[in-house]
Parts: sequence; structure tokens; C-alpha cells
Amino acid sequence: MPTAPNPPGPSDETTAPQVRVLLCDDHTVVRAGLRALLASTPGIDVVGEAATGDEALAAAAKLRPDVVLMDLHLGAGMDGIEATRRLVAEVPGTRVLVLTTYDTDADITRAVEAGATGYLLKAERPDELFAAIRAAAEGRAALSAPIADRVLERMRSPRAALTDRERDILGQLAHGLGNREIARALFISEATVKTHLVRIYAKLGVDTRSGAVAVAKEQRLIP
Amino acid sequence: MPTAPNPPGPSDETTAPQVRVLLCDDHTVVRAGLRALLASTPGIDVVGEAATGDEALAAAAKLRPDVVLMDLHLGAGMDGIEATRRLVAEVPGTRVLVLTTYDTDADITRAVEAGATGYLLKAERPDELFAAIRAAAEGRAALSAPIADRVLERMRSPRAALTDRERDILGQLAHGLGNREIARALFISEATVKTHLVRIYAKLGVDTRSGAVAVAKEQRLIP
DNA sequence: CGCGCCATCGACCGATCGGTTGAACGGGGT
DNA sequence: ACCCCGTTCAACCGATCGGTCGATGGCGCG
Repeated sequence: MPTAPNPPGPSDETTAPQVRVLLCDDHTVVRAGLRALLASTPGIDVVGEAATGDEALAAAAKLRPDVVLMDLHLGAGMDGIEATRRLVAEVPGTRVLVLTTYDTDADITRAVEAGATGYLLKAERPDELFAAIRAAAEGRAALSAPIADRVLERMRSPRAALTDRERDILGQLAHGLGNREIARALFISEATVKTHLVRIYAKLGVDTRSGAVAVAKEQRLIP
Repeated sequence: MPTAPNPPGPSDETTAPQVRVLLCDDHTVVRAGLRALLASTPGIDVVGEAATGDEALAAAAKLRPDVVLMDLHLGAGMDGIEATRRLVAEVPGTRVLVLTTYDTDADITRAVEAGATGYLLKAERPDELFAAIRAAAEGRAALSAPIADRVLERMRSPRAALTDRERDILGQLAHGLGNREIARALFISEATVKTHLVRIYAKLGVDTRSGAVAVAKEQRLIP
């Protein structure tokens, strides 16, 4: 770390140099707004902008920011999830902080699975954002309160982790097939189908096939 | 077979060169049966077989058949609908003729939406199949009688014209509720719920609640 | 005023589902 | 080598669903 002539923060962490941030959002006005907001924030430096996933990858590779502020919806082309996945894979040392307007379970879990360090909503208070950026720069998880609630809820019922076979069953289920038909389609016995279904119910937090289909469609577990 | 290359015949079958057909069915015996059946049919040439959607895509890209005979249920992996969708998208000039044992409204409409040129049942008479293959090769629609009936029926009742109440029921259904719970939630009797469900099934072309949820989610009939 | 459509309810039946317990096998990881 | 996990299967039971009769009342429409 070179000598950092940063303004003396009233807080104790004078150690923090400058957090270098890359903005990624397809809306120009949003990027401009964030840039203005962060410009007046000591300790945070916006070093670049990107409007698409590809631009974000290129810019991150070149600029090596500490944190990428990533919107999930980037219009056409690569979405924020995919961009996040590739960023964490291809640009080590850079943390991705998802900043979006959507808070669906599906988006949150997919972002986390993609390797996002944090996730917060654009509706959050600015100082929440500042804190999250600093946290992300240090590799600490940064989830805003409503997001944290959902994540914890999700943790309580360890859903998601469907096995390949369970996904097969779910796929047939979404076609409205009965247990016997699913069994025949997958060349297994009806008993096995029922066994899988019970596990699927547990993982998805439901207790009926209709509920399973609904959750599966919602979380894009099924095409 | 005479390799007569006479292009413009007035109206005889001498005009038809040879219709090149690719079979796609996960059951080996079915493929063998079709191959044998079609081998003895003048004007039709089976140029390849595929047991899965992936195989069908690869084979079609290589062989460039005029018609792909596609079963809808291909066991695990990509189903016939998805395979059809990708075939019409990725292998231009090749027509997909769905040949299956199922005749549910959902399957038919999904197949047609996926771009199938025709749809007929395995229970059909062989000459129906021959005619359908030749029709498909020329790009003409080929629907066997029972299928045509259903399609017309569907056309008569234009959209999935669900009533408000039926949409209510569907919404509760998508939460995985049972009939009794739906009844309580909407302040009606269980019997009424069942009545609505029967109508919903008819309109959506399914016969199970899971199927109804799947179709409803697909067509965005419910949030 | 009929006529059709929608919504409501009741009763019945067989088929299917949801849930449980118990068991077996093979592959991966420590 | 051991154990966990995924996958497979069997048998059983009560609850629920799917399908089918039938019936009533309200509502708009020509």
C-alpha cells in the first residue's frame, strides 16, 4: 500500500487506504448518481464504470478494483449473475457487491452462489451502502437487513441443494405426471419416485406437488 | 428404387425425390419398428436415428434430414419439446413431425409452439404416418384427426379465458394449498373448489394440479 | 322472458397421493 | 477401511384428489 493521504476519518480505521470501486449498471443515470454519491464519500474512490457484463469484466481486469458494485439486470446479454460468476473466477482479489432493486429469493441465492460478497437493495440508506462497500473490500459479508432475513430463513430450511435425480423428478412433475408415469419415464419404481418427492418437499419447504412446481418455477430450478 | 431425377411432375409421386427422415425416440424397439415400417415405403428414407434430444440435434446438423420424427418423452434430459424448439432454431430446412402416444392439450400446444410442423399419434394408421411425413417434408401442416379436433377445439375457445374466480383458485393452487384450504381461503365450499378445478383443467389442457400450476406459471396467468 | 354463463353446493367412487418405516447398494471422501 | 450420501426399492395406511352425476341462484343479453 503506498502512502495514502486520505482525509483523516474521525473513526479509528485510518488504516483503510481508499476503496477502489467499479460501477456496473446498464442505466447511465444510475451510474452517474452513484458516482456523485460516492465521490463525496471519504475512503471510496470510483475508478470506473461499466454498462454491460462484458465491459465490467474488461474494466475489472484492467483496473483491478477492490469492489464491483453490480446490478443484476443489465439489459441484453450477460446478466449480473453471470457477470458476477465470471468476475470472481477471473479477477481474483476483486469482490462483487450486488446492488439491485430486486430481492427475490431466487436472485439472492443465485447471486450468493455466483460468489457475490454482499447483496443490498438500492432502496437502502446511503450509509448502509458505504458500510457495505467497506465491508466488502475487506472480504466481509455485507447483507442489508431485509436480505439477511431472507438468507437466514433460507438457511433454516436447507433448500436449493437438489440432487440431479431430484431435478429429474421435478421436471417430470412440472409436466403434471403422476408418480407411476414419472417412474416409467425415468425407469425407476414408483416407490423411488415417492422417496425423492418427500426429499424434494423438504428441500423446497412445501408439502404438495403443486407447491413444489410453484417453487421450482419461481426459483428457475426447472426450465 | 429408381433414382429418377425428374423435377417438375404434374401431380404424381414421381415428383417426390426421397424424403430423408431422422428418427428420434428413446426406445430402441420403437425406432427399429419405425425403420422397418418406413423402409418398405417408397419415397421415404430413414437416414438416421437418435435416442436423446442431444443426439437428435447432432444427427440433424450432420445429416440435414427433411423430417425429424420426434417422440415427446425422451426419458431423462432434454424432452421432445425442447429438442423440437432447438431443432427448428438450429437446423433450418428440417421439419419436425411429432409422433407420440400422448395427446394432451398441453403437449400439443407446446409442441406446436415449439415449432413442430405436425403432430400425430403412434396409434395412427401407417398410411396416415406416410402421408404426414410427405406433407411435413413439403412444409404442410400434418395433424391426425383426433389432434386436429383438439386444436380446433382450442381455437374455438380462444385464450385460456379463465374467469376471475378460476384465477383465484389457481393462485391458491400455486401456493400448494389443498382443496379444503383453498375453500377456507376463499370462503367457499370444497365442492365448489373442485368444480372450478375441473374447469381449469379443461381450459389449460391438463388433468392434474401440478400440471395446472406449471401451465399457469408458464403462461403468466398468475404472478 | 327464456337462454347461457358463472358461481355455488352436495354426494359418491376409485385412484392417487402424502407420509412412514425399513432396507439395500455403490461411490466419494477422511 | 469406514461412513456419509445418493439412489434404489417394498409395504402399508389414511387423506386427498380426480371425475361424475346432479342441483340452485344470480347475472347480462337479445
